[in-house]
Amino acid sequence: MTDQRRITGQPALGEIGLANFAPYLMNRIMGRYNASLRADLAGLGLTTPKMRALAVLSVIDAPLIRELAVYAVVEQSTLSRALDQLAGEGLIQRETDAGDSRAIRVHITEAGRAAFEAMWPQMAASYARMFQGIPDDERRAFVVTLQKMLGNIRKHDF
Amino acid sequence: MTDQRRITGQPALGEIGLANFAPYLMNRIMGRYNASLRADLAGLGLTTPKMRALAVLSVIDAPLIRELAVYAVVEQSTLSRALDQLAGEGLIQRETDAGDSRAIRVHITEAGRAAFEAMWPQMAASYARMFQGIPDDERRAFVVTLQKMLGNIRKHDF
DNA sequence: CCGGGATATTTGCAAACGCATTTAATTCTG
DNA sequence: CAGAATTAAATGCGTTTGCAAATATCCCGG
Repeated sequence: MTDQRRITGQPALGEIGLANFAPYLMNRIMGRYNASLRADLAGLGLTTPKMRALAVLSVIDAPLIRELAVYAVVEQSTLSRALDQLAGEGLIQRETDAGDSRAIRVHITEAGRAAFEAMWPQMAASYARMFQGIPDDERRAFVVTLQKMLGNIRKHDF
Repeated sequence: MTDQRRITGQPALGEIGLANFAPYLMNRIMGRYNASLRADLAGLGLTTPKMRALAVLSVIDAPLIRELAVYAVVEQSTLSRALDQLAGEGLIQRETDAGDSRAIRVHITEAGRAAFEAMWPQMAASYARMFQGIPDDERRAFVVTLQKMLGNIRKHDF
């Protein structure tokens, strides 16, 4: 047992090895996925927060901004500014919640849906490339594990 | 088949569902992992790029800066500045490569190793929490899939 | 039904980031 | 072997980010 194990009770990173450390691999993979998506979408005037907001809104109807921030994995203040831009471009609409006038619900517009559909092929292509050569049953098992992991770490119910 | 499938040849995001879309789940999981790690390490004066550089350097000896940028998943210009800080704090040393005087090799110092060991328990705890309740064979299968995915998307040989 | 605490969103501000360019050194090509 | 093209790293600069504070509204206990 190394000095470090004796101290932390956990194997050291050197013992696991970077190539076997799941959070490292996930950061490597998503780092490249996100960077390449960003480069592809920059030409369309879409930043990562704007793209993520549109993607979530294409699937979830009229969430509150704080919910959208969780789903889209964007800091709430950053999202607030991204929504300013999207609203200015006519891709979303903000509307005060009926039951709580502090809260705002975000709706995607037809133009927003069209913008998302214009970017989806890029996302789908990156997704396909990522899973190239990985059989369906392995993909399914992978997603099941991811769902468990999300359940382990999330702070919210959604 | 929806309009969108007819156009892109790929199932629409709505058909897959966010909760089954692997890149989405991975971003959700790593978003929270990284945010919580950053909050934990802010008190130690460590930003994400500095932390990642130290973590990689604890395992890989004397890489070139551009290699370190790939391993650490940090933009080269951002890494350059993070290394300025780490060198100022005595946690790393930069040394011109013997065979190529454009290139610089980065060495971790004893103080840098100690700094990494101080942060490792936080990383290990987040890792443990993430995989809580997931059996060993499932973890291993998950890592195998991640390794295939990294092979699919990486641009470099390492 | 009033006041204190909680919650939803926005905004001010300084730090961090990423792209593009620069500087310096190496390698390739004719 | 000279000059062009490439590569490594650092830096200038405008943009983005995230924290913390501000603003507005709601909810709960007395």
